[in-house]
Amino acid sequence: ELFIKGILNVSRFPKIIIKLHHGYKWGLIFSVFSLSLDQELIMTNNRVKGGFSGLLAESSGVPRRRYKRYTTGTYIGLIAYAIQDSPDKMLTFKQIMKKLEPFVLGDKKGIENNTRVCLSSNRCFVKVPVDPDYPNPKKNFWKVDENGITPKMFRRHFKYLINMFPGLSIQTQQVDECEDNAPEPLIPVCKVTERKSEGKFTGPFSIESLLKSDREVKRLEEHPHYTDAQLGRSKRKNVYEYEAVKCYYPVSAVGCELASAKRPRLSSGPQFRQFLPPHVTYDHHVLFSSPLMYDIRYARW
DNA sequence: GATTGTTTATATGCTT
DNA sequence: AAGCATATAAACAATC
Repeated sequence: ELFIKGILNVSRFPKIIIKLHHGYKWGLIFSVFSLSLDQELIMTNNRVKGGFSGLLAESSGVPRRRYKRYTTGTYIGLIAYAIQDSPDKMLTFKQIMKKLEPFVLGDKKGIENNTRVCLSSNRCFVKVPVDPDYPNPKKNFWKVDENGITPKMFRRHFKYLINMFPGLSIQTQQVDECEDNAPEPLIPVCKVTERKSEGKFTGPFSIESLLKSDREVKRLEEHPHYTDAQLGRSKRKNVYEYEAVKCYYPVSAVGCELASAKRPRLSSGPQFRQFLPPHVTYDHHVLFSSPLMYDIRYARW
């Protein structure tokens, strides 16, 4: 039995609220372009038979790429690893893509798109302006916010990254409890040939990293440039609950005494490159041994 | 025009 | 099976 309960007009396409009689469960929401009254919806395992594309008048007809075919881990896990394995635990989008090269295979545009979507839509990833003095919504580092990692996300994406996230130690117990359905460790799907001229090792074990002092980050009370840019940029409409993407600022951004810690511009030097030396290959040992941890303190605003 | 980031739509994988 | 989570495609905006 199926009843149309109502129609929601909250976005470009109307959503039909359909009540299904399962004895106890009512209220599934589907989105369709058009659905004539005599069309039949057949549902099995929470899916409409044939998919909604069969109901669309103008379906693209292009088969979608097979799900999870080109990566060795989940996007969340891979991105989190890439970021956390960097000296400052924050990378630009381009740096993330460079670092993920060995782990993803296939359509580059699609992978970039997926990575952007993942960064943008998951609370565990937050932005940090590259240049706090002149914030630009399109020039950010991405950072992992451990507060945005739910227990479920931890079990699914972060278990093998536990050494990279000391702040998640509370959840260590849960690691043991889910030993049986543990995800596979990250394994590179391809080898990336390194150019020797770019072979400077800037990973977590580099001399620079080992000698680097902690970089404190604290709450930014107010920064008109960036705040305005963020507000002005939002194009989301018809949204009832909107929580702005969290942003972080280093201490230097608010005129504290750590002026020397001011983050250099991206173009200023090679210190932000993420190339491994030719003799180092990605494997479990390299990926999941314990890197040097920074005690970066920060607050959201 | 290229890059970066946000959002929507929908297919599909995973957990319960 | 049901429900949630993730992957994929694409449109679009802002900025360089």
